[in-house]
Amino acid sequence: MFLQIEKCGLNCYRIPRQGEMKVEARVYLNEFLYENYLEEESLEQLCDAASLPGVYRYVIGMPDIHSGYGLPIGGVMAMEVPDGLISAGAVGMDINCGVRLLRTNIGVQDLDKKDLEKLLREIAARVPTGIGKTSKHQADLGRHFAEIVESGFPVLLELGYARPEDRRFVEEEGFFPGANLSKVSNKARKRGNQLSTIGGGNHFIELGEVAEIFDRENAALFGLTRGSLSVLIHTGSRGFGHQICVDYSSIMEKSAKRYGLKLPSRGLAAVPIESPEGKDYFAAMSAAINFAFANRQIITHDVREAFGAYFDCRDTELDLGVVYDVAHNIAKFEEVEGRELLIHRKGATRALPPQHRGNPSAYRSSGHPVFIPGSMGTSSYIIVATPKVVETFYSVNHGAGRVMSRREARRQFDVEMLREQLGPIVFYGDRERNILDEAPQAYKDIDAVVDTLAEIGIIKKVARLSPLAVVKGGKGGRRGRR
DNA sequence: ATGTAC
Repeated sequence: MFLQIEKCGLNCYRIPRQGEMKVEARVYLNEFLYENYLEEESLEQLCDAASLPGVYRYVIGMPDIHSGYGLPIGGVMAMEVPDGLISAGAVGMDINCGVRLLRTNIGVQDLDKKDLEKLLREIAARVPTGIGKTSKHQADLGRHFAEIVESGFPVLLELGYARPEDRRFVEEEGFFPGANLSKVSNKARKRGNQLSTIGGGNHFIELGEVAEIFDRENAALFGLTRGSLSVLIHTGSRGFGHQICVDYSSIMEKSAKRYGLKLPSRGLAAVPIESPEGKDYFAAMSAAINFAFANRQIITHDVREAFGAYFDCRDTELDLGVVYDVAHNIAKFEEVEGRELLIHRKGATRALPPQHRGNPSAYRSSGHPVFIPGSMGTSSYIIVATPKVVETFYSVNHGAGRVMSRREARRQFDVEMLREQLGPIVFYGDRERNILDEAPQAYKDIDAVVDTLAEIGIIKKVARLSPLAVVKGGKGGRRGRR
């Protein structure tokens, strides 16, 4: 396909309807990102999504866009309800992959490299990292698995994995009510033993410093003080959600034919929202969503215990409260300008503006915070959305975005380079050679990506986190440390 | 992203 692309405002481009497209596509990029990182393939994927029946207004590419399976990462596709489609591939493999931030009252000036190393070891001793790792709490969690994924928070509270106030600071209060484990394959259920693990790829637990405050009022509201230690947790639904995506992609591909749907690509296999297969996927996806919220919650508990052990005190004395928890691979029914839509976000984060009812009451005046992690070794940002965010259906980018495939990164980079890039940042996890695909050079410049939406007033920066120490797993192999 | 295979 030869694509026409035209500028439609500051940091915004549009691809007019052409071929099979039902609506146009638009992508948010500043000049730097447009010149350096724009790939034809990811634009074609936006256009493919724009050709699905029922798609609403336009399909959106975020500044961190890069090609994925079906919808690109950094893609937002809204479907009309009830006549639109639902697509497992447009949510992605890691259902409810997301980011949670914990604050502390610990000043980073009180911690030296040795402290950080020890703290990291306490965390790593409790939270497994790397592909295929299984839970350390399996005896406990296995018994309550159905309840955790179908009923969510109360059982976690009962089991001692949560503080009562935690759930108020999670998107959707950490719970999708329609979850139904009977719509989840046995194969996926077996992989449920990965609950309370980080996984591999871009997942991590990072200790950082609140290094810069841009918005004093909102930073104070979020309990963030300059110079304090923060904990960023990035993980999702592990093998459980992955298997659900694989299972339903295949179901959807077969069923689409029966519904007479012409699919633009296998990765965009989709069925009507109201069809039995569509409803079943939503119920199974909801289980994976609850799984991932529970995953980040139990890891929060493990991190609190690690801090308590290292500082030899009760974890509540160190604060370690949840600032917020956002999902970035998810499909949700949401209202935009009075219209109900099924919004698919794949590598895109929901971001509600100030005064929106979906905000937790504590954040009603500011809008909830959104966390945009950079790559390993670079800064992460805390932002809030402005009322203008309605034009992206309440969505912002989720990270820096890859500039090359994992395979290409492993080919191009070496361990020396990664060590140099990490500099003084303490690392614990797989050997460096197992995480070369996560080298910062494999990602876009986080500042350019965050600035793209900030420059046009869709988001407002609140604070910047600078990494100090990171726990991260890779493709396996022996433990190493640096 | 992911026990990189039925």
